[in-house]
Amino acid sequence: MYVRKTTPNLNCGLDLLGEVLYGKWKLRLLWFINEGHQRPSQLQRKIPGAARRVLNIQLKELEDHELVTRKIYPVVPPKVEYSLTELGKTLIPVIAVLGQWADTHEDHLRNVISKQTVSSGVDDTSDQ
Amino acid sequence: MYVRKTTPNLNCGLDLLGEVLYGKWKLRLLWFINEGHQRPSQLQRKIPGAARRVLNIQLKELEDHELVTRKIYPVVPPKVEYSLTELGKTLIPVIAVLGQWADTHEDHLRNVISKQTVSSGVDDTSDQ
DNA sequence: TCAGATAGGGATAAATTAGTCCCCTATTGC
DNA sequence: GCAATAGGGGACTAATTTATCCCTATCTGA
Repeated sequence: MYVRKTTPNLNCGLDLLGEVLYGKWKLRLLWFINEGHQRPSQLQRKIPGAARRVLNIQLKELEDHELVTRKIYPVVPPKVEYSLTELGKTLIPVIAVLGQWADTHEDHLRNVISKQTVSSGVDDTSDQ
Repeated sequence: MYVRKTTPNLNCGLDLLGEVLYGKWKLRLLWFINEGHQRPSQLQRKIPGAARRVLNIQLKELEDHELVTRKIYPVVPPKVEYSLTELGKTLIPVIAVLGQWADTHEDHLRNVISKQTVSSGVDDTSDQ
């Protein structure tokens, strides 16, 4: 298990936010859990780009931060279900705002992102 | 200059959002620029925890993604001012929402974050 | 009996991000 | 001439995050 070598800044709200939400798949995990995809295998199918291992780790962090709870059913094959905590639920509208912003500006965003990806930096005709 | 080795996912809005906002200091940079701290040295003073170099890099990315513009005044000593673009301005209310969420739940967040830091994981009395 | 589904984790590697160090430009001030 | 100021950036290292590989366990179905 990885142990931090530096102490995090915890000065402002954005620092705290970063501590709990900074993670490639965390927002999606919260979102999908809220949508009812509560089992690990379901989440994995919803987020095929992520490695199984990584989702487990991020779910664990969400759990440690009390944004989700993990319920284990003592059956075979094993069954686990994640649910949002009260705190986790308060994040849903926040994530919705983020998603809406991105959706609203989707074209623009795709545009500027693709520029960056290609960028052999040849014809820089971006005067205005 | 670093070049990516993997192609980013750009499926949903949250992917796009991540591409432009995923960066330790970016939200703060946008926020402070909006507050009127537009010169690099001012921003550096507002964010003492960040290395100068890193802020420059993240500012450059924000510029590439058209969230800020950089205006250079041809004077000596040099003067540079960042401003939010129209797109950048649309992010301010979004960042405000994030900040409000974190502020509202500040106590809870500090609590769970500090646990994680210490975490000898001894007394787990969190039944409900 | 063996594959598959379900859930999880250790070891390790790869990728990415953040940070440190030092150097450059040009001018003003001492 | 040298330091300070203002803004940058190359080279490199450290820290962190994400991904890969492989192994555990149990029951169901072919």
